[in-house]
Formats: sequence, C-alpha cells, structure tokens
Amino acid sequence: MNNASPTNAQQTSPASENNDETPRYRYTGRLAGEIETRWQAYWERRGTFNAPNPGHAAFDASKPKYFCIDMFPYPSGAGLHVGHPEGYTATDIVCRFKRHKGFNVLHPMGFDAFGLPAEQYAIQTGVHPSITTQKAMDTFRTQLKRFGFCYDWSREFATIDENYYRWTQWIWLRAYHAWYDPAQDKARPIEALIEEFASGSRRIEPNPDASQNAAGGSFQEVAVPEHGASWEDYPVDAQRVILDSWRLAYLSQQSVNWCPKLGTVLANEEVIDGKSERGRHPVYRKSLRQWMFRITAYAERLLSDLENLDWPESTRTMQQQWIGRSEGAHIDFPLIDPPTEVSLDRLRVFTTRADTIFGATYMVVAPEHPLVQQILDHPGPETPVAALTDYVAQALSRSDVDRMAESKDKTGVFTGVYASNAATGQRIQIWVADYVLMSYGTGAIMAVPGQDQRDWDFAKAFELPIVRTVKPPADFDGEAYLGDGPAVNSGFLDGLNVADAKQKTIDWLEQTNHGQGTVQFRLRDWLFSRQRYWGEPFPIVLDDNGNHYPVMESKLPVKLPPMDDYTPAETDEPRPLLAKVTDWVNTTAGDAGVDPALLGPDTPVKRETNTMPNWAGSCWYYLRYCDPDNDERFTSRDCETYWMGEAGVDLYIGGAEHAVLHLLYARFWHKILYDLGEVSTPEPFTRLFHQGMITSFAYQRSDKTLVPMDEVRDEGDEAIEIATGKPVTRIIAKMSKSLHNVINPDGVINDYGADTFRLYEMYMGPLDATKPWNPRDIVGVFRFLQRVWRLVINEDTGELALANSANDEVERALHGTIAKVEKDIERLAMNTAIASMIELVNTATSRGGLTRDQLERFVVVLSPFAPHIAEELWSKLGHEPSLADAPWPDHDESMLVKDQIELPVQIKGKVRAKLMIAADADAKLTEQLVLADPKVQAALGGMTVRKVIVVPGKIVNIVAD
RNA sequence: GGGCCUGUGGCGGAACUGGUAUACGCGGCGGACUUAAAAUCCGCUGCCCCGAAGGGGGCAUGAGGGUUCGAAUCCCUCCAGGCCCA
Repeated sequence: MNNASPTNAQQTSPASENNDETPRYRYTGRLAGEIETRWQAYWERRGTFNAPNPGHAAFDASKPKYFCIDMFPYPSGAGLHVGHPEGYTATDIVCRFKRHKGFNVLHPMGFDAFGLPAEQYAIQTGVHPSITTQKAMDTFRTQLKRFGFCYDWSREFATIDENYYRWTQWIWLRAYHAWYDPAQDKARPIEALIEEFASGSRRIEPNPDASQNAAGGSFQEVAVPEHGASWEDYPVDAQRVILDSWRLAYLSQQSVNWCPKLGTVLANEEVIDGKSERGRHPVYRKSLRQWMFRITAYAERLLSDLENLDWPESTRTMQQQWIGRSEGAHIDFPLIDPPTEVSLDRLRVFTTRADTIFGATYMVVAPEHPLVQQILDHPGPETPVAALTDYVAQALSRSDVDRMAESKDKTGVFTGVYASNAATGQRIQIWVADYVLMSYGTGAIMAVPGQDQRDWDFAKAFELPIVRTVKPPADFDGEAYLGDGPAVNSGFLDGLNVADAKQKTIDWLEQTNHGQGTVQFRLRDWLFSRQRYWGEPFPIVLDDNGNHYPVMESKLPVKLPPMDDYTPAETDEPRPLLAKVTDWVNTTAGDAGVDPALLGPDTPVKRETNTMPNWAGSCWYYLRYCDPDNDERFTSRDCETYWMGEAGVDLYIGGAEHAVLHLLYARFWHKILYDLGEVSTPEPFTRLFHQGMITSFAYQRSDKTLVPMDEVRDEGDEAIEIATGKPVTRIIAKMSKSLHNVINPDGVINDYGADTFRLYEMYMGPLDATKPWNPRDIVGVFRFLQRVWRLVINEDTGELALANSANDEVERALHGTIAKVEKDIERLAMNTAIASMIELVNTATSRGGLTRDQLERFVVVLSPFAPHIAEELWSKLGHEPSLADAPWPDHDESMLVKDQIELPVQIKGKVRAKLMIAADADAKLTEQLVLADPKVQAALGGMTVRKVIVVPGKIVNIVAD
C-alpha cells in the first residue's frame, strides 16, 4: 500500500541487492538499513542527544543554548505520511549543525493527543481513546526513530498525561484568578483588583468591555448598592458578578457556534464558511453558557508584538487581519418613542466612517440583537410582529452558510421603531437584517447607502432614502461611492476630505456626548469549552445556584473519569458527555478540592462537565519541554530561564495551517504567564518557519473527475485507467485518502535507507515551497551517498581507501562547500547545501579522491543531512566518540578567492567575449585589457565605443554604435 | 469582491544586493567496461537556424509594455495557479 507510487522501487532499483557480483561492501539499501539501525541504537544507548538541564552534572554552562522544536504531531491511527518528516528533517539538520557549532541544543518531541479525531475514531472502533491514542503514539514513535532524528526522547510527553494536563489546568486557573488591568496594560492577580476596589482606588463596576468583546454575551444583572458604597457593602453575589466580569477565564452566556454533528460548540477560528473546520459539518448559532478566554484584552499587544518576530510575512499578515484593528467611532442614536419598558433608549453603532453620519438614512440591527427581542416583547404600533418573528426565527435557525449564500439578495424586516439621526435629528427607520452580524462591532449599524454598497443594495431593495455625503468625481458612474472627496449634504463637515471629516465628527460626537472615537477589533473572546469527552476537564465545580468555585492548585489534576459510552447524542440541545458520569459529577466541595474558606467541605457540588478544546495542550508544551518531569512547577524557573533565554524558542517549524489558531492561542497563553511573572520572555517563538506541503501525483479523466492512484496503470508515456482502459492525465494533487495517493515513508526507507529519505525530502526544493513527491528522483540522492561511500571505501573489503596527497582543486572546493553549507543551513536552504556537497563529491571523484584529513572535515559537513553514513565513516576513520559532538570544520576565506576569473564582456548588452583576467584587477586595468582583447576588437568591428561600464570582477559592458 | 504569494528546459529546481540565465538532480542520447544485461565510469543534452566540421547566428525566465549600459530580479497592465479574508 505504501508503494502506491508508480515507479517506486522496482526490482532494478540501484538500492536493491542484485546478484552475487554485487560487491560485499557496496552502499545498498540493505547496508544503509544495517548501518542506520546500529547507529540509532548507539545514540539511544549513549543518550547522545539527551540535553542536560542547568544544575545537572553534565551541564556545560559555558555553551550558548539553542532551543528548536517541531510542531508536535497529532498521532492519527494512519501513522506518518511523508509530509511529517519534512519539517522534522529540517530541524534535525539545524540542531545537529548547532551541536557541531558548540551549542547546548534542546530538541524534544511529544504528542498532541487530546481532541476530536481520536474520540471519533474511538467511537467508530469501540475502543477507548486512551488505548487507540496510546497505540497511535507508539506507531509514530517507532516510525520517527527510524529517521535518526536527534530528539531528546527522555523529554517526551503527551498532552493527555496526567502530570502534563495537571499543569494545563493550573495555567487555566492562573487565568481564572487574573484580570487585565488597562492602566498597567497587563494581567494581574484578581486579589489586586479586590484590593483596589476595597481601597477605593478603583471605581467599583463590572468590566465595561466584558459584554462587548464577548461577541454579544451578557452577564447576569445584579442589584448593586448606590454609588459610593464600599466594597464590603456589596452583597457577596454582587461582588461575585463584578469580579467574574473581570476574569481572564470567565463564564458567559454566549451566542456560540453549535455543531450538532460533532456534538460540540466550536471557536470562531474553527468555523470556516459556516462549516466546521474538521469534517465540514454545518454550524448553527446557539445561546449557551460557556467558558471564555478574554483574549481581546491582549488584542493590541498580540498585534504590535508581531513586528519584532522573525516570522513568515504571510503569517504575520494573517494574524494582523484576524485581530483586525480598525479605528472608528461608537455613535449613539436616540430611539424615538421607544416601546414601553424597553430598557434601551438609544442604539449604539460602530462605524469606521463617522464622517458619513449625515447620510445615515436608516439603521439595521442583527437578528440576534437584544433590541429585537425587546421590541417583540413590547411591539410598537407599526411593528409587523408576525413577519418580524418569522424573520428572526428563520435567520437564527439558518446556518451561516445559508445566510451568506443569499448575501446578494438583501432581506430584512422593518421593526416599527424609529431612531433619531444623531447629527441631523431626522427620524429614521430601524430594520432587522441578517447582513449585519452580531459578532462584529455592536451588532447594529447606521446605514449609509451613499457610501456603502451593501447599504445601497438594501436601500434600493426596500426603497429607503439615499443621500450622498461624499462628492464623487465627475466621471463616477457607480452606485455607492467609497473613495475620497469633499463632504456634501453634511452641515458643518461640508468641504472637508474624508480623513478630516472623520476627525471633526469624532470631536463633535465627544463634545455633544453622542459618542466617541474608539478602536474596534475583529478578534472575539475565545470560546474555550467543548462538550466532548477527550479533553482536559476544567478544575471547577458549581453549587446549586450555578456559582462556580475553583479547585485548589494542590488538588490538581482533576482527572478525566473513565467512561464506557462516549458516543454523543446528536441533539439540538448541547449536553456535555461528562454529564453522563453522574458519580463523578456529583460530589462535595471537600472531595473536589475546593478551598474550605470558599465553600464548606460538605456542600454538595457538581463538577464542570465541559472539557477544554484540543488547542489547550499545545498552548504551552514548549515550556514543559524545558523541564518535563517537574512535579513542583509547570517548569522550573532555572530551566525556563536558560532554555527560553532572551529569545524564547529559537526556531519553530510547522505547517502554515496553524498560522492563526495555534500560534495565536499559544502567544496569548504565553503573555498571560509573562504578565504573571511565570515566564521570562514576552513572546514564545522568535523564529517561525512553515514547511511547504508535499503533494502527490493523481490521475484525472477527461471530464476532470479524479481517479484513485491504484486504479491506474502508468505506462511511462501515458496512464490508463484500469477499469475503462481509457487514458487519464497525470496531475499534481494534495495527498488524500480518497485518491489513495498518500505516501508512507516506510517503503522508501526500506528500499534506500533513512539517510536517502532525508536527503531526498530536503533536495526536492525550497523548504517552504509546495513540491510534488516524485519517486523517480529519489535515486539521485541515493547515488550521491553511494558515490560518497565509494569515494572512500573499498567496496570489496569495506576498508578505507583514501588519497595520499591533497589535490589543490579539491581542497578549495571543500572550503567552498563548508562555507556554503554553513550559510545555507542558517537560512534553511537545504536543497542548495546538498547541491554543493554533490558538486564537491563529483570534483573529488574525478580528481583522485579525498585525503583522510579532507574526509574528516567533509564527514562533519555531511552529518547533519545523512547522519548515519557520516557516523559510519567517522568510526571507520578510527574515531571513538560520536560524530555528533565533533566540532564544525573551519574554512579559510582566502581559499574561496580565485586568482583568475573568467570575465564576460558584453557589447550592447550581449555577451560577445570572455577573457581570463586577474580577479583583483581594478576598473581601469580591466577596461584596458578588455579593449585590447582581439576577440572584443573583432566583435566591435568598426563601431565607435561610446561608453564602457566596468563592474570589476563581475562584468564589462561596452556601449558602441 | 479585497489582500498576499507563485509562474524559469521534458521534470524537480539554481541564480548573491540589477551584472555570464538554466547550478545540482531526474529523465534522455552517445561512449567505455561486459559474451550480454544490470551496476559503475566518461561525454553530450533550453529552443531554432547556418556549416562537412571547428565554429557562428538568432530567440528564450507566463503574455505585453516601461525604467536601465545591463532585468528572472525593479515598475505598470493582463493571464494562469495557490493561500488568506469576505
């Protein structure tokens, strides 16, 4: 199955044993396998790659540190495919190189093992996720070890380990016990907030940002004492509600993304085009009480700190756009004759175009907006109650896909309520329409059809008035005009350009108390609870009134209880799976580990039955690597300070699919820990790199439908679909189960060895590019390793066969290769580094080989890429300790400079002659020599030389006519 | 619809900061070795044209334009593919 590749490893492959004539010590796939397993066992036995921590006897404090990780894998039952080792090989090369360069290298590996796929797989097979996950991890580990990666396996852990998720829960509690202080612009312990309330230095009030950033969430209303009352005067319940509104981890009634098929709610980031990111199931809006993370408090810092990171530009842009900072204004529009008992007397909107306020001819609220329900409860005389009820119900029940699919045809219903335009005082209608989203801004807009195309379409559809407030250019023939221009029909703004008009409007809003300038983020607070089984439980219990109490840190972990039946009921009413484990759920405060000072030990409580999303474990695993066995702390301060150092993780390689989700969440957790003094750097990952996708061949019928790979016969020139006998076209496609074109690395390793596999993946092209897996090309790098071997080993005896004296050309080439490989590894250009080594070996092969001294240097240069063959040659040279600790060879810059160079001479931009010239000839001398050259003279013919451009050492261009 | 990225031989790709386009590998062709094949080693291999040959000329980095002594590289327009956001 793994050899689904068409031309892979047929009997005639150079890697296979041939016949009796094959020299005994030829570098074949079998010999490679023998060498590789032997050295892998050696490294493991010696603990060669185990990094001692500060304080350990073997720790060498004089060396600089290098902390480099891969995005740890989610262990699926299918095992590794060839995409996994691509990034892993790259980090392995960098880490081995850094060891040669004298760094203490921390390069660990682990598993991200909680989450939906494991649970779904378990449901299918009926086997408990802990068993299937454990098995998948064993498969992964075995496969990974076969590549010879220099991981410190002693540090391995999985996010499902109890003494790992204990600390995941601990970090969550730290956030629960913290609030964001806007004055200090950092998170602080909740005790500090209580102190400020108690001392009177902070006005006692719920967090004003709370409901706004929680995507329409709301907090329980409580009766609070008159202003001026002291904190102690507040009833405990009121204190609780106020404090809860400030917590970084908080419980809130939310309009959430509910996915019945998956049986859980999802974060905004996990919903794409109204469907679940995993499985592409429909997602609906639903109001639920859920645990949230106040990531919005960090929006500004998450945005501005991106600037200093050595990250791919595309990823930084994506995070910027996801955070979505926009400057604008909040404007309050007073309601006219609001329906009785409507508690709102004004409607707040957010706009980035405050300057267009004079053109706001109607307003629109989202179907989920609280005003809508209030109007339905207390309709006005003009309210079309039935139509409005229907419209809202329809909008709410439809998934976002449907709502978006119809976005061209605007729908909406008039609420029967009017507002007064804050600037003109005109009476304008308030409509409900689903093109306004509750999750952005305030869930309400002032509609300015003159300057917004969606508003224009809506106004046309429902015959609402249109007023232009920016004068379009004379030749403008569009509808809404979005460009710049002088304000018109805008009272005191007339004549101003857009930017000035915005500022003046905001000044006016603030002076007249109609609103204020504000910064709005697209980022919403992070929905952090799931209704599934296979995740970290929350260290929280609830009393009969629904009040929550934390489990004490000393009582962690709150263990995930065993369960027999974890199949979700596919219902409209979300119910966490853990609710079924009643004897676990129902407990007492004392047994659950709640601080007796908060709640009497005998008080009956229910455990929180939601679990954390699978992003939780990956938010901080890099920190645990620093000190994975610590029982006292999530990681010791000494280890954290040393390994994270100034720059955090020095190199982090993983897929671009995590550009927003994982990488944003991890930065957020890291910043909380940083604010609370638990870690020493403001950012976790200094340098980030995304390896490209490895695609695979697939076959396409003439009607563009795809044919699974194993239903096709490849006949070299053309491919035939076996079932029909018709020719199909070979195309490049993503590897997928349905196309049967997923390549498993085991086949290649069996045929050629791991060193060849590593070289092939690195030689395919630039690390960040999408590249097709082409089995035909593998033999190229295999032959390279064979040539290396043959260059220095007698294939009949297995003995070293080295040159006695150094060839000068080979020596120079070696210096060049050392310099090139070093530079290329730093910039992760493994493909050109390998090309350079190939050139060296080709040169050496045709120039009498390498001397012992040359081989000793070359083998170190080769070792990051092909560590097994390099170790084998190193030991054949008689060296005892592992090559992994050998120093990187120096190169002499003067050896790279040539005395004579071939200088191209262009005449009118075309190369007409080349002449050998001293490399250090200056411009004047070069010009003389060039013009005197007979070939140049001949090429010039009778032309007059107008100008000679000399770039010394590079090129000469003669302008003549 | 908006934003970002990519486009180089038959294929994967190389090219520093604007300075000999096509390194290196695959594939192909030819030769040596061999009874023969495989393997190995050596040579050739962007396309077109002229020449018996040595050699010479023209055209090529998705298409078209521009800047420059000189453009794969910088600028503009367009086409195709990919990713992100709507």
